[in-house]
Order: sequence, then C-alpha cells, then structure tokens
Amino acid sequence: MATIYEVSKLAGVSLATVSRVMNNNKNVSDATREKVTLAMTELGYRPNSIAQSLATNCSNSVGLLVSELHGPFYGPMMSGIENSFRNQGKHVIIAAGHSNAEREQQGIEFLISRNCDGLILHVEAVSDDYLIALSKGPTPFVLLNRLIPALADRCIILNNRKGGYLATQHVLEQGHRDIAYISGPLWKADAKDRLAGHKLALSEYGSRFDESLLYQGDFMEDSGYQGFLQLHRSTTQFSALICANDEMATGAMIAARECGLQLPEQLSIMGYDNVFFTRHVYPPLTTINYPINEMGQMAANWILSKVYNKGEQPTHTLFEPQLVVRQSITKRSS
Amino acid sequence: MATIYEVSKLAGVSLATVSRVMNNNKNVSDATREKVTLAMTELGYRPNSIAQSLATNCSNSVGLLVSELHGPFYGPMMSGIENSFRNQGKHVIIAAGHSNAEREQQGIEFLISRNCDGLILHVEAVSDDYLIALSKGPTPFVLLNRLIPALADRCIILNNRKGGYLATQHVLEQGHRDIAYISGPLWKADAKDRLAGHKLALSEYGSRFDESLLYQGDFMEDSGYQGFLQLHRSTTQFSALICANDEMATGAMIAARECGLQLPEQLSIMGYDNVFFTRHVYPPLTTINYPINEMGQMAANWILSKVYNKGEQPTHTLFEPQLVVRQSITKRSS
DNA sequence: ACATTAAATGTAAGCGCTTACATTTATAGC
DNA sequence: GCTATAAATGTAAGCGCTTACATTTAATGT
Repeated sequence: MATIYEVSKLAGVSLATVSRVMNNNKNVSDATREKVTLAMTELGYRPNSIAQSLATNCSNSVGLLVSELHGPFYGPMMSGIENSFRNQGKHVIIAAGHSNAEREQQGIEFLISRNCDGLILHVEAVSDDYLIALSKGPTPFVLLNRLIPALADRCIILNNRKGGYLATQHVLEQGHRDIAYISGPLWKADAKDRLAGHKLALSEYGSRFDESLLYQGDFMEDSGYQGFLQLHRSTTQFSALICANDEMATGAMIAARECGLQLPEQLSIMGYDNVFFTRHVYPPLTTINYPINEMGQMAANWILSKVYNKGEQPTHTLFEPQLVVRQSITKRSS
Repeated sequence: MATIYEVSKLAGVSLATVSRVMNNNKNVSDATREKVTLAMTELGYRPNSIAQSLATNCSNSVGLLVSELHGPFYGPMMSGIENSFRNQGKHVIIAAGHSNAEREQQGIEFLISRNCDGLILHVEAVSDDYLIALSKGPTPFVLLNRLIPALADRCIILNNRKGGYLATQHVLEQGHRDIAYISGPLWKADAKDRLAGHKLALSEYGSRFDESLLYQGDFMEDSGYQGFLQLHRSTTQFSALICANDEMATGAMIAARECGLQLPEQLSIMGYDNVFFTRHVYPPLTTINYPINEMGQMAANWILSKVYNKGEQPTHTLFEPQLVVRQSITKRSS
C-alpha cells in the first residue's frame, strides 16, 4: 500500500502539500493539486484512516450498542443509523448488550476503548447512575428509548404513555369493557409508561382497572404465550387483550388459538411497536406504531451535530406513537 | 486520557516495559508488572487502540457487508458474527449494500479504507470478476451465501439445490401433483439452485415441470403477492405453491386469502429460509431451514483463523438445509 | 570471585498521517 | 524596480503506541 510519502515523491512536492490536497485545503494551486491527484491515482493511493485518526484524534467511528442484533425491532433502528452515517464517511461499530447489565457495560467499555467519537446506546439494564457517571466522561453519547431526567437532552424517546393510552382507547371505542393486559417487565420505564397510559384511558372511559386482568411479561414472545394461558385460566372473563409489544401479542395469539378461541371473533388482541411482521400474522395485528427508524436517524443526527458539527441540530427528542388499525380488534356490540 | 508515557513515569519504568505488561510479554518481573498495573489503575489508563493499530498494522476490526441491516434474514447472521468476534476483542464494522452493485462496491471500499483486517461479505450484485480481483488485494475476505468456483475455499454456502429438492419432495409426498413455483431472480445463483432442486424432485417423481406454473419473483414479499395473482389468473390449476423464500410465501398467502382461498385447505404453500416469523403467520409455514446463524459463526471463524491465527480452522463450508414441517401444506387425497 | 548466559529493562526508530510555523514565490501598489 | 502583503509550499514535531536492538541486572557454574 502506497503511503503519502511515496505520493509526495512521485508528485515532487512535500508531505504537507499532499495532505493538503487530501483535506481540500484551499491553499494549493490548481497545478500542484493536479499533479498530486495524478500521482495518487497512479499509485492507487488510499489514505490510511488509522494514521489519520491518530494524528487528528478523531476516529470517525461511532459505537452502536443494541440489545440484540436480530429481532424485528433493532433492524430498522440500525438501518436508519447506518444510513445517516455512511454518507458522512463515518462508520458504525456494533455491539450487543443482551439486556444484561454486565454485558451492556462491557459493550460500552469495549466501544469506548475502540476510540469511538460518540456512542448511540440502547441500553436497558445498566443503571441511571452508571450512565450519569458515563456522561461526565469524554465520550459523548445519546440514549435511545430511555429517559434519564438528568440527561434529558440526550434522550430520544417515544411517548409511551400516550401510546398505551391510544391502544386502550381504541379497544374501548370498539365497545370492549373487559380488557386484559400483558405488560412488559415493570422495572423498565417503557413498560411502566405503557401501562400507565392504559390505566389512564380506562379511567377516562369510566372503566376501572382490574388487577386480576394484568399479567407481567418480559417483552418476549413466550411470556405472551404464558400470560394468555394464565389469564385464560383465571375466572375473570375478558373480550380483549392488550399486549405491551407485538412479540407478546404474537405469543398470546398462538396460545389463544391453542385454547380453541377463534380470532378475532372470540378475542380481540392489540399489539405495540408495529414491527414489520405484524402485517403477516393472522389476523393482521392492530398495533401502535413506534417510529424506530426515524428515531435511529435522529440519534445519528444528534451525534453528527454534537460530535462532528455536521448537519442540523436535532429538533425534537420526543416522538409520538400512532394507532395502526388492522384486523385483530373486532367491534363488540353489547 | 492518560497515555503510556504518564504510566511509565508514575511507575518509574520505561515505555517499553509498560507496553510489555500490556501485551503480556513474559519478560517482565512480577515486581515491575505489579508496579505498572498499579500505575495504570491509578491513572485510569486505557490503551489507545488507534495508536496500537498504527504501530502494529492491525486494526482488530472486521468489516461486515450485508444487503440490509433489517429484515429477518440478516439479523441472526449478524448476531452469530458479532458474538464470535467480540469475545476475541475484535470489533465489527457494518455496512449495507442494498443488493446493488454500486453500493456494494462502495461499501467494500469503505470497509477497506477503514483498515479492516478482514471482510465478511454477503454480496449479491457485484460481479464474480470484481470479487476475484479483490481477492488479489491485501484484504482477506469470506463470502457468505455465494459460490465462486475460483474462490471456493472462502465461500460459505448452503446446499440450495438440496433445499429446493427437499421442499418439492415434501409437497409431492403429500400427494400434490400440480405445483406452482415462485422463484427468486434467476440471475442469482441461489434462486437458480433452488429451482434446479425443484425440477429434479419433480422429475424423480415422474412429474413434469410446467413453465406456465413458474413465476419469477425477486425474493421480496410483494413479488410473492404479484406472483400468486398472476399464477391464479392463468388457466393452469395448482393445488400447491412453492416459494423460493419465506417473504414471497407470505406475500402469496396474503394474495391467496384476498382471492378468497381457504388456507391451507384450498392451497398448500411452502416457504424457504425458516425465518423466525414463519411460525407466526397463519397457517404456520412449512419451510426449509437455512442455518444462517451458524453460517455467520463459521464465517467469523474463517476470519479468526485465517487473519488472526486464532481458533480452529473452519471445517466445512457447505451447509445442509432441512425440512421444517408446520401446517401450511395439507395432504392431498387424490 | 569471575566468566557465561539468561532475564529484565531501556533506547530510539518507526507506523502514516496532520499542522503550526517557517520559508519561498507570486501579486499588487507605488 | 522595490517593498508590502498574500498565496503556495516546505520543514519538522508530534499523535500514542510497538519492537528490534542495546544495555543492565540477576542467576548459574566452576
């Protein structure tokens, strides 16, 4: 691999000049710029980005930590992010945190030790305090889907309470009154917020919240399955089931069908997230849209502007959910 | 950020010694090793990986190019890969190629210019010749899901012909004789191989292949939808439909249902890939398992062994598909 | 006690770039 | 034609590490 030195020799100029044309410095005459460019192509020269990073103290890389690399939720998020970065010449280094405090922390440290200029973090297990301490460090980061009041300006979140409200409102308006709910793990803020929205809608419509109709899941498919089974066994009847995310809704659908229920006739089911496969389950799942792709892009923007002084300042950090009506909720004529 | 220099000063040793303890060089007395370690923790020292890379000419990063970051197929692949690498201290830089020759090439060049030590490529559009030329270059790479005879030793692939055969065999054994087929784009080797397997099974069972029952899709959902519509309009009848991947099968299911067909009673549908959501569509899709996660790990192994001399040599590069029976194929009692 | 050898440590030259500063060359004003 | 100023180019000192080689120190044999 040719180095800048060989280019300078071939072009008959100094190292500095070659560096200048590489960095589009204005102080180079057209003639020499031409000479240098020629020499570069002749040698098939490519700048060594490592050396550049060392000299400039900027690695042009941003770290992205997500819980899982697979799964319907993270894909679109990473897509939005990679896209924004690549055409700015930044690259993204990925790591998975597996919703586990230790591994999340390892991931973050790994990314930092990799000299990332900035971090985009989708972490669930690590504590607020840890993150606050991290924010005192030299590596800037944004948080996706997590609100820490002390770090509010770097949190890009969804209005989960509103989403929870929207979901329940829709179910209520279709005439359902006996509504079961499978939540996420309630130590996670988003799970809590969604449930809060649910309760709010209930009370606004003069329905009271029934503890025996609540099952706490873990956002994974199987807990939706288990949740339905448990709810179904209990004595309290319900005509609709709201799940705090789509995977659990899917699990619940499978369980319901196994229990002989006709869907959606005998049970209406509601999801949350609007993950791509919700269109494909049967019946197509009514759900709440989570604009994760856009939020990913916004996170990328944040980094681009705060770390690299490129692009516009991110304008909003609070995104709004939307109801997506499909066919898993039927009207209940009472 | 503390540098090696400050550590050496605090510990009262030379730079070289500090470097030695960092790299676990045996020629350091326990006493000084202790001193240095102490100084490091006291200063909160972290080696600058950029500087290390420059000095060693090894970036400890491997580039991963996939068609899309989202989608059910790539997630598990990336998962397998990231996992293998991280606990070896390597990091993965991702880029998306979007099944488009130009963007794939850009992605590869981007990754190379980023000084990746090795590349894992899932490319579809770029030519064999380009890849062969690339293989003469200094950056080693493995190919995932693509066979180039001249580069066979670095191709990790699935026996797609066999998979195609298995799919059709199963359908035939359930008694179906009139079988429609929605293929992938036939310029792609995998699409071609799957179709070849289909034809082979057909002929082995004394059934002939009917051109009018073939529709060429593009592996995306909508082409399954369109494909079914076109096939359905034509005069030739069929009791089963085999799709060259799960997304198209899903699209076809939707179309079939829209045409008033009862699934699976009036039409059996077969997928390919065993993407995670196939369990969730209705009826659950019978399909062919593509062990993409394992193949990703194998690719990672390849890099680990060839580039970093770590881990065992990858043993096999040809993976075998397997039939996954669910409920989308019914027995045809003729 | 001394030479011989091995182990531990230090010295200094890179790795391929950027950039402040110095120097040279061109441009303009008189 | 000569100075004042701006533009173009060059010089050289880093950036934070690694590593070949040189040097010092400790261990061993006699």
